[in-house]
Amino acid sequence: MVKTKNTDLQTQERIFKAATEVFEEKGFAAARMQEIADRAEINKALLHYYFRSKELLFEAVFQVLLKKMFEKILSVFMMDISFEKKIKLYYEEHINILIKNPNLPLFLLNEISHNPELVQGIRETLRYSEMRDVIYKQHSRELRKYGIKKGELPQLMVTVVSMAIFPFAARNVMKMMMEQLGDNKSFNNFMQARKDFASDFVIAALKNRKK
Amino acid sequence: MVKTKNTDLQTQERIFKAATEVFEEKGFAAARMQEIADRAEINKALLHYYFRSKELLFEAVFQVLLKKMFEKILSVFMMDISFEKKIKLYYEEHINILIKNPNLPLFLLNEISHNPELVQGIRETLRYSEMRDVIYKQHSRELRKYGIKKGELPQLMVTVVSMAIFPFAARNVMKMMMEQLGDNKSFNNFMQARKDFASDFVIAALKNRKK
DNA sequence: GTCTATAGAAGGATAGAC
DNA sequence: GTCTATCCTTCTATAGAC
Repeated sequence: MVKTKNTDLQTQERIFKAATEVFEEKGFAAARMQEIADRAEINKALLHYYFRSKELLFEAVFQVLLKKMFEKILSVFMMDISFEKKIKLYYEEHINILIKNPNLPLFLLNEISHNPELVQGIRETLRYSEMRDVIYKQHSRELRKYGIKKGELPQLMVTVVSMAIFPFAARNVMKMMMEQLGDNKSFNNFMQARKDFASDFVIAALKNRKK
Repeated sequence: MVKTKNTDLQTQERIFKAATEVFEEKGFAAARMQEIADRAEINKALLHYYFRSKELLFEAVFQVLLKKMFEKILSVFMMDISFEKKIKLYYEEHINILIKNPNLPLFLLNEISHNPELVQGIRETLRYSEMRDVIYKQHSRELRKYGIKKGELPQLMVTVVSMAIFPFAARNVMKMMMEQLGDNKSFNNFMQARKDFASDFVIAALKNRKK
């Protein structure tokens, strides 16, 4: 029985992990192959041995990070539970993920904006129009009650997700504006509190809209 | 009387304008001096003649863009009008600015995150703690009525500004998710509609909060 | 002030030994 | 599979003519 050398996977995994960190922190353009090699504790040549080029290494990393961002959102919004429960569950789950991956939002927003080619992989991962239809079908009664017309659903969706995502994208700006958020622990506390603040805020707004 | 050569200012201005465009679109790391020179219709050497280095050119551009982003926000939030009016006015004014400068949010979020040195200029431009105090003093009655405790003010502020800023930072992601937003005109319509949606949403949420 | 030409550094990629 | 050495391109920056 042929046994895969332990070192094979270990090395490739170490490279991938290092690359993920560096790309996430610096973005594609500012990331350096040398830094990735240093963090993986191997030399530059090995990066090319395993991934051929910076572009290819990046694309591998990007796909994984894209999934990490969207898979959970999608699965929550597709669930068959009340809209109110869905909102609560979304903030709980997504904020937890983002606390573990605080650079994810800014990284993805940027790379997608600057590199339209990456679009292909996205369309497969997130079928928004499908999600939108499911949501509108599942919750047509509730949304009508809240006075949300079909055309306004994008406005609502963007609002909901921005309340979770934006603080992470802006966290360095926030940190320098509010002394209280200086360290990571304070910021994480802020985001923990935000789970309830955001759900309550959204639910309150919906229950009190002008129709 | 010594007359400043017309060409002096014209060239410097053309460089500055070109640099603004390129830095805003690509970010510092991916921006190329050659591209700036091409857009300004001069050659690379002149860039260095006027601004010495890429870093210095960038910093000049950055300071202007930072002001463009925050000056209006600050002036609106410092005004002596009711909280409700302030919210409406903020969305009206800031969304107008951002429609004219759609790349501003992502550019600033990024560069500030990646380059902590830029912080200095920011602290002068936006004195958040001052603004927060003014807001809490001016609106203590209203905020109490809405059940917003002093500690929750950051949660509210981040929510308010994110509703205007986030869609611009995420607009390429949104464009590829929703076919309706494909072109700029549709996106701008979305943001025009968002002025009312956002103010109504925030006001409704505040008036209906659990205390 | 503006240009051409080129220096000099950095970074991605590959050859070849082990 | 992994390393050292090196190539080659790209990019910032400067020298020097006009």
